[in-house]
Amino acid sequence: MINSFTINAHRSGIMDNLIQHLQFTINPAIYLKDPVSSELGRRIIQGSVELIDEIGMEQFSFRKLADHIESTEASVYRYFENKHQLLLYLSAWYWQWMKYRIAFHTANIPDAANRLRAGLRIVLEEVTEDRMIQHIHEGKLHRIIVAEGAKVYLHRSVDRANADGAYLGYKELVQRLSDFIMEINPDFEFPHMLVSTVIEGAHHQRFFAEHLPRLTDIKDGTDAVIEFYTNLVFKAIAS
Amino acid sequence: MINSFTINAHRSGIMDNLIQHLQFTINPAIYLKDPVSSELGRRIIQGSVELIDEIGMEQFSFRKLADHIESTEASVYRYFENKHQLLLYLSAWYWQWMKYRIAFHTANIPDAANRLRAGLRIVLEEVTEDRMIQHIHEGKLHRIIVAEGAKVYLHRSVDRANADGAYLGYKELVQRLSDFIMEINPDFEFPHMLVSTVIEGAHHQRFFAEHLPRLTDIKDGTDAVIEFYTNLVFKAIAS
Amino acid sequence: MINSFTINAHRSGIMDNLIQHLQFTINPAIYLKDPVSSELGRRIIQGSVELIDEIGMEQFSFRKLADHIESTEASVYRYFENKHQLLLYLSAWYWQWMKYRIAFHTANIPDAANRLRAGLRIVLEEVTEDRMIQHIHEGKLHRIIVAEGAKVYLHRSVDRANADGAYLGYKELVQRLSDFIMEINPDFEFPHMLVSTVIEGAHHQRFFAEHLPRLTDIKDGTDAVIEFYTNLVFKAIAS
Amino acid sequence: MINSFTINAHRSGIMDNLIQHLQFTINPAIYLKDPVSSELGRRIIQGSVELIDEIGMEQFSFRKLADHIESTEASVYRYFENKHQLLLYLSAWYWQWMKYRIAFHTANIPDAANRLRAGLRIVLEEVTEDRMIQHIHEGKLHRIIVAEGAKVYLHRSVDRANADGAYLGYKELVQRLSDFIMEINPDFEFPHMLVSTVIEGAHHQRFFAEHLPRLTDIKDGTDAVIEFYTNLVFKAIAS
DNA sequence: GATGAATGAGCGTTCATTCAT
DNA sequence: AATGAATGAACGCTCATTCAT
Repeated sequence: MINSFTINAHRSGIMDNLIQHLQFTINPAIYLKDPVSSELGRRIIQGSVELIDEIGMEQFSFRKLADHIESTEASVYRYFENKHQLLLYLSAWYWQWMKYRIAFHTANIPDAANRLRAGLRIVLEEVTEDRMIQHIHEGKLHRIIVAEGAKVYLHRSVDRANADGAYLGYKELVQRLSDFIMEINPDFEFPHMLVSTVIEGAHHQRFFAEHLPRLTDIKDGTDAVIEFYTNLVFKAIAS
Repeated sequence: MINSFTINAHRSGIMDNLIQHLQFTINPAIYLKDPVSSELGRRIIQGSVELIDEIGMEQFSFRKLADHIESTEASVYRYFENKHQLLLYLSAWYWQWMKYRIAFHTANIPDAANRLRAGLRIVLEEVTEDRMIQHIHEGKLHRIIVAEGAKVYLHRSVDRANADGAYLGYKELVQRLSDFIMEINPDFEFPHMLVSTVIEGAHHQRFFAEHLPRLTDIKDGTDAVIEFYTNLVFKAIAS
Repeated sequence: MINSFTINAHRSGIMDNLIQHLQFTINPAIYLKDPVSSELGRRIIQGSVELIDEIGMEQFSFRKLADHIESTEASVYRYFENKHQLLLYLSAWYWQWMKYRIAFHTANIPDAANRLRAGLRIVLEEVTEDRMIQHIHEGKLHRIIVAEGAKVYLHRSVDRANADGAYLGYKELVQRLSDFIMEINPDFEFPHMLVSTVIEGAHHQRFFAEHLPRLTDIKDGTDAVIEFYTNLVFKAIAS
Repeated sequence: MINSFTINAHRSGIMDNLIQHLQFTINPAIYLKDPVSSELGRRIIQGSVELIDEIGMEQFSFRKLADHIESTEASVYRYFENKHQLLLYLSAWYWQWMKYRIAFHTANIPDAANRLRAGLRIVLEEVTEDRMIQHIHEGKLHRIIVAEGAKVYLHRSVDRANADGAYLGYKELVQRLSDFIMEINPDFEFPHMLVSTVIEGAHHQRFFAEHLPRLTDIKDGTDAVIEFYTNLVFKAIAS
């Protein structure tokens, strides 16, 4: 079975038709039962995004989730093996969504540099839009990825999860941006390293700006982050 | 009482005399009882470095630590409030040690660029040396910082810990390297951002190289990481 | 769901039909899951009455209870938050049961003084009858109330418990006996004080008689207590 | 060694001379080392009165006491076997003090009824005076006896403690007031019962007035309690 | 005699998980 | 398919207590 996300119809313009019945494929290895396939599954996703954003992964548990969505632990266990697998799912969904957004927003940009610039903007900017896609609050999900994303791979199970394809979306997105770089400078040796550094860096800087300002130089949100990392990339790849 | 670390004597040269009775001051707010002040305290530090490196923070517990060092949970609780505070301590120790190493290895370098290069090398290179300082296995500690370091601040308690001065060592180290940068280019706007991006990036890349190679471009350890990030810094700050 | 207590059928006479399917309503605020609603819940109640009577509240713990009823701590925690809440429940049940007994034994007594006398006898006499109501050994419960009853309110949580209605049964019983008093002497100013003094006093005297005889004047059980306090009440309210 | 309490000298009048070097004898069986014999011992008494009044017996522990008085658990254990024995000591001290106060305030009252009235007033009134006797805050101690006094005997160890003479002071005080009663009515059968009922009752009523007003008829403190119980006693013993 | 250090034991709690319906 | 009930196992923590100095 394939994960299929429908997009709310209340957004206007050309985009609507395209994404109306958008489907993201999430690797079946990272769930037991497809959460998109049932009302309860969707409540699990929605509720976990809300709850993890609110209390953090450490405090999050299936018991609390079950209370939150007014279901039971046993039911949640039919969908995911454990809370880490659920986070894996949310992360995979996030990167699939990012890949889609890059594809959408870089389509028909003829200039390679502009295309890279547009692609970077997507992964660097803060997500604030609300409830675009049914049952996922993207703003909250973005905050989860910023605050907990590193834990998705900084975990004992990283090799097993990787073998299961849990990180495919992230890797493909890094590959996509690396490809953009290679179009500009085919001789650049470290495109993946540069891209992953920039993505993770942007997440950290957003967190530092809020909690540890002496580790960063920004105070007022998004623009400096995008500008800094975009410049960094272009300087790095200049031949 | 002051944390006092003596350095093993088997290293030769001028350094020995200097660091023989080296003392690091760790903020008392991040322990209940100074682990350096007793034999048991030192076993707690040593044992936790070994055990966290082996099983990771998620699986690590005071019960397992107590078994590992053949003591009791109650005894460990006299030193640290919980396992996260213990990780905080290890992290603070690590950055104090890094600060010391930078100070030592950049002393007497007249050229600003070379000084920055030397400082970056310290934070970017992999730590492999064994048992330099009593009861801390630096190689294992480095791996812990790489694998768990982000969790030190990606945690609900970040603001409290920050108020307690838990991250001072890290911040001072970032400040030190930022100062090196500013000596080269006083107009550069984002030195802290650049430095923290590079440090965290290097940690991630080492982890990716081992577990998620498609997110990086290195396979064979340290050199590429140092070279890549050093180049990145110098390109970024070139006026 | 309603707490429903059925009465054992081995007692003869007119009472049997009436109380066969007697139901006491215990305030849901003082349990997490209604112990009457399941076999395990009833074992928890039965076992805790046995065990508290045997070892006292100080020594009583959910662990020991779980062993006693051959279940687990985790299971007990699904019914009650902690051992004090469980005692609260037993106490509430006891007073509901007393209220019922007063209602039953004072029904159809036309004379006010005789009605008061009958009501007092209920709360003053020692309970010895065994296993009248399924899964509650009333004799043991009475001993628990005598020995531990004061701790139900002499506790940090008294105001919270009171807000939750934990003491409603006791208060209503005091009110009922106060009403009896007011029928005899409508001008008496302190009926509640008198009633609660007499009830608590009887409990203490029973305890003293067994353990601290120099604080009382009875040796041989029940009669003196009933006689003393009944006389006391009637003298106090005589106009 | 004898417990010796000196009285603060800042109170004026005839009483001062009498109680200046007042000595209460506390049964040595209820302590390991006489707390009056050392500065630390007095700090233990003073600190425990403050702390028990503040957090209650359930929450009170030797660890917290040691922190409070800036000493160590081990030191406290040289004076008392456990926290219950310490409460026993405080209780014994309280009743010795009450006995003394009765003796003092009933001396030279020729009329038996007035003598009883004066004696009852002592045990029924609320204690508010501050710091009369060195290192004991009597107001706080009174609140402890009201809130925790019943636990002194409602405890598994009651028979052992009784054999050790822990309750002698209380019993003697009850005996003293019983003697007063017998002077008025030598035929009264239940003086001890009446006195202990009245004393315990007054404690309960004070607690009810604050926390469970529906169990009492007073709102505004002391007078009603004294009046009610004094009347009760005189009506009970009227021949 | 008082303290500092350490510990054995147990409590209260939650988690992850299974089973029966 | 979803839920209600129950549980095994472990965690985090505190207590009472002992020992050495």
